[in-house]
Amino acid sequence: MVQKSKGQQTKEEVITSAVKLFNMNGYSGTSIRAIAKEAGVNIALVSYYFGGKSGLLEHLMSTFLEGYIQTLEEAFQETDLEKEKISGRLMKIADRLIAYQQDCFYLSRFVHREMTLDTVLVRELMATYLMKEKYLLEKIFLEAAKRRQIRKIPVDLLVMQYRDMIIMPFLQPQYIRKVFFLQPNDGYFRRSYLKFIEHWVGQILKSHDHYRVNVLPHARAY
Amino acid sequence: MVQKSKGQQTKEEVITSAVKLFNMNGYSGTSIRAIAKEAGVNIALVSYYFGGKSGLLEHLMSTFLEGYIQTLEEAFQETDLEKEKISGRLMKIADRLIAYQQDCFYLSRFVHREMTLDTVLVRELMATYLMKEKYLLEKIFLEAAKRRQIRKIPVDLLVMQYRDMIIMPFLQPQYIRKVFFLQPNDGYFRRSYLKFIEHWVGQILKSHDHYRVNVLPHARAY
DNA sequence: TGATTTGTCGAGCGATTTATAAAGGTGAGT
DNA sequence: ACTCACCTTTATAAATCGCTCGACAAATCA
Repeated sequence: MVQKSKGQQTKEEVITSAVKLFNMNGYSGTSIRAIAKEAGVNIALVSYYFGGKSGLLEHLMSTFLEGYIQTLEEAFQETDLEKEKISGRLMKIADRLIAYQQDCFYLSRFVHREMTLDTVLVRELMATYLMKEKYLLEKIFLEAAKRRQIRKIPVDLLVMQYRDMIIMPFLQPQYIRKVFFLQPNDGYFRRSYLKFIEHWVGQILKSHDHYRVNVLPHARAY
Repeated sequence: MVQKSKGQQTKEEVITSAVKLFNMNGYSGTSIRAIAKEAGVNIALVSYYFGGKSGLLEHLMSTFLEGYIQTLEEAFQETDLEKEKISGRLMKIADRLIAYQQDCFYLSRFVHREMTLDTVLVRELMATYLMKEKYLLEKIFLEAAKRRQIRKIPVDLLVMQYRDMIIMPFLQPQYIRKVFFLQPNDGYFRRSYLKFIEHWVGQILKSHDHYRVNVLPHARAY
């Protein structure tokens, strides 16, 4: 491995400090002065390397979502061959995505939070990444529906809840810590939580009850 | 009803504008100048009525959470007498809380988002309101566990997911709109979503499968 | 009507923000 | 030893931030 150049090194220090501060105080709530001070570098370097504060934001968010989608796609394609087990597919995806978010714990919360804002960047990122996420997840649940393993449950809502189960602990880690005394970023939580998801998946796939179907008539009207 | 004084009227206009802008750009991303301009009033009035920007924030968040907890408590106590139906209790609470959040749609997203930050105010509000929310919800699920209606599922995680189902559409309305083409703030969504929750509740309460129990050993250690 | 409280306004202060231009420094390759 | 590209700092521009002050208007009360 090639040794890191000096520039690359400070670049990463800026990123580390930025993630830390953005995670705590939000994007608008953090100044590049504070970032530079935290990283122990000069203020001007942020503009120099990332083209300003907004460039830094864009870089961080794209990086996270890029890795997120890549992780999802890998887990998706790995299980493509063994078509018999949908639950296994869902569990592998959940496992990988949770591990990924644990790896970049601070960045996760920050990006997820920032994605709830109404900005041009967010809309672009949604169109680029989250649409693909939805597409892949929907495919799995539609396959399950096709095999009659689930019945009469709006697939949209299932996808939404499945995704939310994966993301929520990393969007609200402080809530989970302070109110439930759980640590979303440790291995114990991951194992417990995965079992919980596994249970959920089991329930969903075996549900042959009388839940009234509606594929949400106008859901596709747009 | 007493006619509103002039001061009260502009006060509400400031609040309306503040909620709108906070919702879009976040707290730190919104200046009191922008709020005053949006409301068509002078900048000084924000400090005059709310004691500064932070006072406005505190007022908005407390107001929302106050109403949220009050709604929860009312729904909780209304169903206290008919002890036989836990599912009904859960559904009534979900119904009321979703309706409440739809009523103050913009404020909901803003408060939920702001609650993911690491500030003194957030910690205080968590201790004051969200602990009580957890306490009440936990009581219901523990009662269900006691009656053996649910078995071997960590109550903590159930409470978390139940709460999250209620809140998520209002924390991520834009995601739901842009990716799933659903409108979290209309009546149709509410009905569909409540049926979905009803199905979830049904699954939970009827689950007598082999999910391994663990009340999360260290979960209460703090 | 005169006095008092309440509401509103424009002006501006002091601090902080991002961004950039210019200059100094460093180090690997020739 | 020299160059040149990359890295870093200093200095500063220009805008915006939250907030306060005193003057003025309007409503309320005596």
